[in-house]
Amino acid sequence: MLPAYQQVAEQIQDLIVAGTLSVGERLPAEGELAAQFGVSRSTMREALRSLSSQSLLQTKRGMGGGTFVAEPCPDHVQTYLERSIGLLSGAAVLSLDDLREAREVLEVAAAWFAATRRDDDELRDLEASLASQADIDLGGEFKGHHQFHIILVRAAQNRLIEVLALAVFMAMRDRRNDLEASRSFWETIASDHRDIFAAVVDRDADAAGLLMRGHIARVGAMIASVEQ
Amino acid sequence: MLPAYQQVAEQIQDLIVAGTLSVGERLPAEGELAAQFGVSRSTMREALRSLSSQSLLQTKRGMGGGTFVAEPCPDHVQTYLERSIGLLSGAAVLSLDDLREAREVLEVAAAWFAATRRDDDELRDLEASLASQADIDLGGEFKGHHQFHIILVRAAQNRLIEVLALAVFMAMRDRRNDLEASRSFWETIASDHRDIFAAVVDRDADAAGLLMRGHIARVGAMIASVEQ
DNA sequence: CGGGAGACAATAGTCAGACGATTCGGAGTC
DNA sequence: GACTCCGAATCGTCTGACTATTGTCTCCCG
Repeated sequence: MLPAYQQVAEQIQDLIVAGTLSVGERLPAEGELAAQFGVSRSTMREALRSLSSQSLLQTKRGMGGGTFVAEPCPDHVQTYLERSIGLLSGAAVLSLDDLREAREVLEVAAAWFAATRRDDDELRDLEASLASQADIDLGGEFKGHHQFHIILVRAAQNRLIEVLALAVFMAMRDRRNDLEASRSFWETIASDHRDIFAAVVDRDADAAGLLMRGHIARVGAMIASVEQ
Repeated sequence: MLPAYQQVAEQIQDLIVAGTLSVGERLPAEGELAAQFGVSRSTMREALRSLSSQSLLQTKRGMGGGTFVAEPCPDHVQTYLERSIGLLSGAAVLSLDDLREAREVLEVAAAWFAATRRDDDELRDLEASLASQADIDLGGEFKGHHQFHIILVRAAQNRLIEVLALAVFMAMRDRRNDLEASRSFWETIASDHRDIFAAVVDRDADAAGLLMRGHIARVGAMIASVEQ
């Protein structure tokens, strides 16, 4: 026998997924809902809490507040996915190779699409991140390198690929705690990025993809050698 | 001011993500936890409910029961991701093209890896799904086609790519409600699958990837024409 | 006439205490 | 040895009250 809060939560979740409850719609007040489902307010609240924490519902306090069907938001999915990948990787359910391969697949594709679809704003942002990589300050370089990947993935203009790629990318980034990188390491990366950028500028999708593949393989090998 | 249940939930979540609480570990009883965090048991329970619904915790009733740090599980992630993609797609945050491209990227890569890594068991399962596609019964064909993709993605031997690819695949499947397909449609699909299978048998990764790309493009075009 | 202060109402958030339901283990019995 | 019963620990549920938050309306003062 499943607990009541779980049964109630599943019923409401089904209503949301099926679209019976539409985005932004306001549910009755907690007391009323509890009466409708034949449970106490505490139980009802536990059910609502489950759904809120999965970003299916959203609550507002005060007058005019209440429980609302939340608008689906890619950022929440990305955050959840990033955390989940981190945990799976920490528990050795996913290996470093699993992550590296997934990252390669997604970012190579993103580079390919980005080369095809990028607009001038994105080129400017990419160039800015390249420039910041030239800073002497290592912290700044680090951030610039990340920015390059983030902007490039965004330039691919596919929100789903973006969410998946960034979740994998950031999970990997969080995994390596303190990468003691040499100066030549950063220079290799910066050089790779400049090559990829050039291909994107030229709208040469195949070159961008190939260069990204090489880049990720190189970085992956360096990381793996440090980890082991 | 964030609600107390949320603050407590975040604190515990941080402990889990940071690894301070290790997998399988048992937390104190609810009453005790409530005392430690300085909240009432109801509030504590709401916090725990949030985390359970995200598969971070797991509760067991009765003697020897309690609250435990859950083991990270790819299936939960896949389920959540599939549902989220469905909602995002339903809310038009993701277009059908976004889904199709992501599917292509992931499944082409999966086909490539599968051709490299498949073992004999997986070949046998793939062959079985091909055979079931020959059934006269349309429902059976439908299922056989899905099975082929599922087995192939699994044969790629990368749990992360598998989770992502299957989530996208199944979200797309759920989206098209009732595909009134002609006989020739299914025959085209079955023929594609046989070609991909042959490439996988030959361990010809590039061919498998290329064939999968063509296959998804074909199917995507057919679906798009029906949707519009 | 305008604007600020304060009361009001609706809602989620929190608390305290009690009791029920489930599960495990152990004692006792056949 | 197997079955039954009992008790303890724990989560699950309920009740009822109070608090905090927030939008709205009213009223008074300038």
